[in-house]
This record gives sequence, structure tokens and C-alpha cells, in this order.
Amino acid sequence: MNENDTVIYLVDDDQSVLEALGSLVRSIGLKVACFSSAYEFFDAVSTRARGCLILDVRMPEMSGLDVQKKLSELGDELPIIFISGHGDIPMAVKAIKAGAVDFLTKPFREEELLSAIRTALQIDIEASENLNEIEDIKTHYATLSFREKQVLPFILKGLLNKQTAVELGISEATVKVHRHNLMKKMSVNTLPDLVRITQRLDLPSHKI
Amino acid sequence: MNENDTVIYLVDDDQSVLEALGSLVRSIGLKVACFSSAYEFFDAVSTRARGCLILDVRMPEMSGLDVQKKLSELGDELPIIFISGHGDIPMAVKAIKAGAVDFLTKPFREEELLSAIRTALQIDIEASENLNEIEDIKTHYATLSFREKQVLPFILKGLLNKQTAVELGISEATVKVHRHNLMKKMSVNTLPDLVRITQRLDLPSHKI
DNA sequence: TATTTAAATAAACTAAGGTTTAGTTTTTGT
DNA sequence: ACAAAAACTAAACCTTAGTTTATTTAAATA
Repeated sequence: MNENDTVIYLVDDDQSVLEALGSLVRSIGLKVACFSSAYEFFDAVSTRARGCLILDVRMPEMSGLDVQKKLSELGDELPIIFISGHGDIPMAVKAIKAGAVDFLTKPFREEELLSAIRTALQIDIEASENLNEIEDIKTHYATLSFREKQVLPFILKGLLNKQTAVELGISEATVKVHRHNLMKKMSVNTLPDLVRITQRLDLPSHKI
Repeated sequence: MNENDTVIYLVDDDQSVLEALGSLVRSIGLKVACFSSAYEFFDAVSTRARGCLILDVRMPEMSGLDVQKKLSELGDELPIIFISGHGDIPMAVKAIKAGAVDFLTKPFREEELLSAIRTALQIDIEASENLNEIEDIKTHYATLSFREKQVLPFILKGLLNKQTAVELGISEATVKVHRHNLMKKMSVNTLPDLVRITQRLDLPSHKI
């Protein structure tokens, strides 16, 4: 499965709903993957799938809300649109609070679903871009040596190289070299840039 | 009205509901302010009120969702708990999407409301603290002179003082003085601190 | 095992930043 | 209109940062 592919995942235990929604979504030129149960969906789809998930709330064995919870636990941020035939308000509230894009009640107009899909795909694109940027930064951070990782938080706190040198029991010249090398490895040219990109990481130093 | 006061604002056109909820909330030691209509509420309450708002969705003239929208337009972030007798799912979804803390359906258990209130007050405290911090930063920023405001974005971009001097057609020495003075006025000691606090402002330079 | 590669160290030198002092202009308040 | 305060300017001096080069040590690889 191509990771860059945008797919609308449909999960509903009612085959006729699956087919109807499937052709609706295909009619606007989007790729569709249909599943009759949550298990089928989890078996077939990698956690890095991109697109969005249209989910029936009431299904045997594993409900839509259960799927939402499990996806969240897997760290997947695939946007979810719920559809329900006999849902109630507490269910809808729980779903939206947990980050669902929408919660549609049957019968709904086609345009309602299509609008929700557009919103979901937009959210997915932005989340995906954000995640990629953070992954990039993490990749750079991972190339830092032990000393460079040690020096970084002192820089971010605004300590002078001289002060950092005392903290680590090494010479100021050495701190300067570590600083220089870590800037290169993080691929930033300026201190403000270093501050900004490291804020998108959750370094131990941020917790202090 | 004391701005630091935490008050639970109750708005419901049903007087008996108002009294029942009022005494429930009072019973756990919280201050209550009751209103029979949205207009009464808006007339009596300043936009800087702190606490939370318990709002009936269905009311004559101005509905709960209208109140939510108007509060939001006023820039007020007072957390809202909706209660409804005859609400539907789309209504609940709309409310939660717009940031409501909860959407309770009558009849609800007392503990449900109290739990929602605790959540709402916690959210309010955090939003309030955040807002105060941003206000502080804005206050500091407002004391900057024209030149200091001009120099700031160049610092944040990581330009050398020499480069900033060329950009502004002044000497490097002057840039250094402006830089020194703006650091003092923003009450930060280090460049990383300056970067971090100014990120909480929406300066024009951030948009470029 | 020998060889290479990466990491840590630090001195020397160059460039930039920070601070102080001071002169000039502009604004503000009496 | 005058005095005081604030803003803008800039030079001089000192401190800190950045860069280059080099040595030592440790780890990975042929």
C-alpha cells in the first residue's frame, strides 16, 4: 500500500450502506477501501495510512467509538467521520470530544458527507505535514552525539558557552565546537531557528 | 463585579430549572448567577467574567448556540456547558465542535453536571492564565519605540546586527543599543527567551 | 590486527555581540 | 515657550561567539 495514497476508508457492517457510500465517494474521484468490520479494517490498514475514515458507530463486536479509541492508542491521527442510524447525543458528544471531524445521523444528504470528507482530508493533510516536519527534526536530533545533546539544553536556556563549559567541566573552546557541530547537524543557521525547531520536539529540558 | 471571582453563570428560561441547578451548584460552595434569558446574561456580565456558563440550548429569542456564537465573537472564552431537554445530535455536534465543554441531556445525574463544571473551571483557569501571560507580553511590547519594533523582527530572523544596520540604514552600534533596550523592555535576559515570548504574540514578522 | 571513522578535546584567531558614555533630535508636559 | 524626558544616533571598549586547525581517544570495519 502506497503511503502517500489518500484513501477513504469505509467501515460498516451493512453491505448495502458500504456499497452506496462507496460509489458516492468514488463518484467524486476518491479512492475507497471498504470493510465490513473493525477487525478487517485493522488487519488491512497500516497505521501510517492517509486519508480519512468513515465509521458506523453501531457495529457488532467492536463499535465505532472503540475503533476511534484503538486508533488513538496506536498513535494514528486518521480523521474520523461517524455515521449513525440510532446514535444518541452522549455518543456524538464523546466522539466529537475525542476529535472526530463529524457525526452524521442517517439519513443525511450526500453533500453533508462530502463536505465532512473535504474537511477531514484537509485536516489530514495538515496533520501529515506537521508530522513529517516533526519526524525530520527528530531525525536530525538523533544524529547528535552525546556531548552535543548535553550542550543543546544549555544553549536553549541562554547560558554562555563559558557557563556551559563550567557545567560540563570542559573548556569553553570545546563547547563552541559542540555548538557549531550541533547547529550543522540540526541544519539551522541561527539561534532563533534552533529555538523554534527544538520547541517542536519534547526534549527533557523543556520539562524542567 | 470582582474580575477574579469565579462564578457559575446559569441561563435557562425555566425558573424551576434555574432554582434547582442553582442550589445544586451552591451546595458545593460555588457562586452562582442566574439569568432567565440570554439578554439578561449579556446585560449583566462583563466579557472578562471568569468561571463557566451553563446554558439551556432551547430558549425563546436567543438560543444557547446563538449565545455561544456571540460570546465567541466578543472574544470571550468562558467555557460553556450545554443542557438540553429536546436537543438533537446535530445541535450537540455543533456545540462541541464550537468548543463547548459538554452537552448534557435531561434528565442527567447531578454528578454529570458537577464533573462537567470541574472540567470547565479547570479549562477556564488555564485559559485565563494563558491570556494573562499574553497580555503581559503585549504590554511589554507596547513600550517599545518605533526603532525597537523595527529591529525586533530582524533579531528574530537571526540577522547579524551588521546586517540589520544595513537594512535600516543606521550604524551597527545603534542597532546594538536598540537591541539592548528592547531586551530590557521585553524583560528577557537571553535571545532564546525573546524568541519564545514573541512567538506568543502575533507580530507581522511571523506572517512573512 | 591494522586501519579508518567518529567523537571529544582545546588553543588560536577572527567576527560579532554587549555595555557604557555621550551628543543630537524629538516629544511631552508645565 | 521652556524644561524635562524619551528616542535616536554612534563611537569605544570589553566580552562572547564562531571558525579553523590539531591532538587524543574510542569505536567500527576491513
